[in-house]
Amino acid sequence: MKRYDFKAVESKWQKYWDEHGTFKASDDFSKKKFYSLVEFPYPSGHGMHVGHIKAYSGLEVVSRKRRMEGYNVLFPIGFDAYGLPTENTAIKDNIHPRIVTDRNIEKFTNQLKTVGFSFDWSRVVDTTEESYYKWTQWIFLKMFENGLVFRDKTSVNYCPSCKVVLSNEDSQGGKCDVCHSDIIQKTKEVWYLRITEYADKLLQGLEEVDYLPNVRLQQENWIGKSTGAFVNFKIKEQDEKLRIYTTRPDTLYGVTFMVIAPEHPMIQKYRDSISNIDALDAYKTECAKKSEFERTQLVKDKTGVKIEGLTAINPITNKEIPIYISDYVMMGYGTGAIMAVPAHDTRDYDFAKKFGIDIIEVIKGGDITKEAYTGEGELVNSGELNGISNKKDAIAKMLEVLDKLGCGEKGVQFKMKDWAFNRQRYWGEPGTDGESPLAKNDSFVNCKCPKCNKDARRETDTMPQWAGSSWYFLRYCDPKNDNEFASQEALKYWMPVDWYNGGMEHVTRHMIYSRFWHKFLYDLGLVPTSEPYAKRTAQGLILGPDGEKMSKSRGNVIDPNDVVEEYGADVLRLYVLFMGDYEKAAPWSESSIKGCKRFADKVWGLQDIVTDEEGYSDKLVSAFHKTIKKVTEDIEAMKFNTAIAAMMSLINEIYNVGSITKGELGAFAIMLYPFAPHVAEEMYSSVFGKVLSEQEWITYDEALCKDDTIEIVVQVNGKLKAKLNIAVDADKDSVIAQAMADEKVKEATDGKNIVKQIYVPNKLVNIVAK
RNA sequence: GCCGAUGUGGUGGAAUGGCAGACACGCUCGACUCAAAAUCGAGUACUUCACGGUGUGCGGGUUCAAGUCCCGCCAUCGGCACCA
Repeated sequence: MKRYDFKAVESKWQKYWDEHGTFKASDDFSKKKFYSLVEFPYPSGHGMHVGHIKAYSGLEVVSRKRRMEGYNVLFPIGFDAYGLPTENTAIKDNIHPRIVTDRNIEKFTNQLKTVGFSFDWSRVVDTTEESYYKWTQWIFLKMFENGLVFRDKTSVNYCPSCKVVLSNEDSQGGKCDVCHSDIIQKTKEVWYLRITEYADKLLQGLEEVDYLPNVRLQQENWIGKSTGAFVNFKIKEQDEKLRIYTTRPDTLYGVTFMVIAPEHPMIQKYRDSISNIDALDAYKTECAKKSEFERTQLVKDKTGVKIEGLTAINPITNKEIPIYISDYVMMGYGTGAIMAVPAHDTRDYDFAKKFGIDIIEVIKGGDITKEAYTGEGELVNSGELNGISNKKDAIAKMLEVLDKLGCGEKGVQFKMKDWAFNRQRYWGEPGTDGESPLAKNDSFVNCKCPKCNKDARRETDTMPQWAGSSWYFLRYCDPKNDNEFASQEALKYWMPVDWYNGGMEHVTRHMIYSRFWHKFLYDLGLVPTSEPYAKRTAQGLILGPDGEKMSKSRGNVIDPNDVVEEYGADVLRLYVLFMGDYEKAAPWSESSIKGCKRFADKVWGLQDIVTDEEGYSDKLVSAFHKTIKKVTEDIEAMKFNTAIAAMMSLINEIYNVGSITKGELGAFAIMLYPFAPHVAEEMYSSVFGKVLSEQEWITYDEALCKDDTIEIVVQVNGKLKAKLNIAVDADKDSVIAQAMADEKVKEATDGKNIVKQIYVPNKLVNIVAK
């Protein structure tokens, strides 16, 4: 047999698939469908990363299997091509970003094809093409018309290095997502999408989808629903009420002070009647200078200033309560004001200690001279609530009281904020400070209103990169449509996405955003399902050989091109799936990949030992059925590593037997096909003269997965003593008799009382002897 | 601080409560070779000459039987973070 020339074979089949449109999704909407989606890449100039290969290989395997199972499979790919690096290259090389983008897309396309992914290349979507982005704009306008877009002058996350406003999601941890600079707060007028309107729907929708538990949890945390109460405190000196939000209305009797955010409007409103307004202004200025990072670093040390001239009245005790400003209360959450209960809240406790404020215990169970007690317990010092020890009951009772007094009610809050939507970029790169470079282009900026034809000023900011990716899965259903973003017919057939795989890093941004857009379109009756993705999984990172995250600065990046060049696409695909649990991070190993190379060579070598017989041989029939079952099931569970391991075991067994029937070789090729399609196709076509891509998935017979005899374990007191070969499903008495007759067992039980004999059919016997 | 995940040989990793270490890498020895690579064969948790004993982060527990279940720690990673 000639040596396996993977280069020739791989390019031969890639060409064949391409020319025959093997992976094109059919427009025959009567067939059963399967829509598998992977996150489309940002086409950077560096080309693909091995992480992309792993991310796509999972559903690649599933998609190839589904086609063989008779599904009409939509497995599309596209490019999320707006972005800052492209802009930088364009400026550096003095060319239009369009050219850079086209160049990079071409590079990615070639690389993806070289790996042999079974994408439907006839449906490629590019978010920067007018035929695509006009629909992105169209959806934005629909949102505008429906009151989900607004402009507001508020404090925003601003990256002083990129000179751009960022959403909360893009500035997690107080760092810019692009350049990792510290984010500062800046007052600016920006566009917002009212995503908070959908907070509850986004949370409830999680009930009806099948997401990885971790994915679901992160979304829940991000949405951050909390239930509690709004309470209105009268202001003694003014005809005014201070409204606060609390999750613990049951502790209202323990309030000893109030805290409002430094930016709280009440300060401006009554500045003339506040005697220490200068001190308050100075504190506010100081806070504004702090970065998000500094603000959270100083958690231990509480600062603040007492407001002289405004005093709150506790609505149920009528006691006077001092009001402070402090930066541990944020204007952006709740009402920007809190009632402080130092006995039962750690932050309030720290503040009270520092400012010498009373601490009143209202819940028994801790020692409030030492620290705040945040647990549950019996209520004390709380009037009509005294004696209640269940938190739920206490809260319910307090809500009743507040309702009677007309000074408070049940309330719900979300951590999620509205989505700051505009970016001061052209393709991404900022120009002048805080404005897109387009703002300097008068002929672009000055225009006529399309409705009333009066002079108008054109918006020069762009949408964030997240806009294009918020609906791309819909466009794939009908990518060439020029009249609609996609036809209702196509959407009804293909949606929802049956299985979506991607990275964990997109769970709180891309996924939340796209679910929001989709739910909006659903409410307009423009998409058929309330959720876009029926199932979501996530692959683990591929780490560098040193076990660290791959990065250019560490110099531990593996280029998939090099791997394809040296070992071939099949081996690369096998290895990224074999290296470990698909959902967990695993380090790349230069030597481990050789195991996959050897496996591929052994597969090729099967042709040397193939016989003319059809069907299975007696020696291998159960091994084959077992392996087919294992591979079939493991693919569905994304346990690709053990599926490949099972095929490796089988091939070792085949070589031990020394020959393989034609039928067995065919079965092996089918199993292997989703993982290593090139070698499988070549081998199959040379033995059968048929194209493997057109064959059906192989089935197994449960009855044939069993051997006639089976080895069972004999234990005495849980310790292994012997092994027995018995007939499958042998009866208990005969197996135990055989076990007791064993020399080792006799020795171990000699002179002891047999207390119990346990028989687990086809597994083991355990004899308990004392 | 809160939430979540993970912890198994020299390495990556397998194990519906039922033989711990599948599969693979690496290593050792052997075959082939002038030699090397490739390939093939044997071995490879620790300990013991051996019989045996000990082993899944640590300490308890449940069970005939625990890597797996329960309780309490420790460590690492990820997410959120003055969210009232």
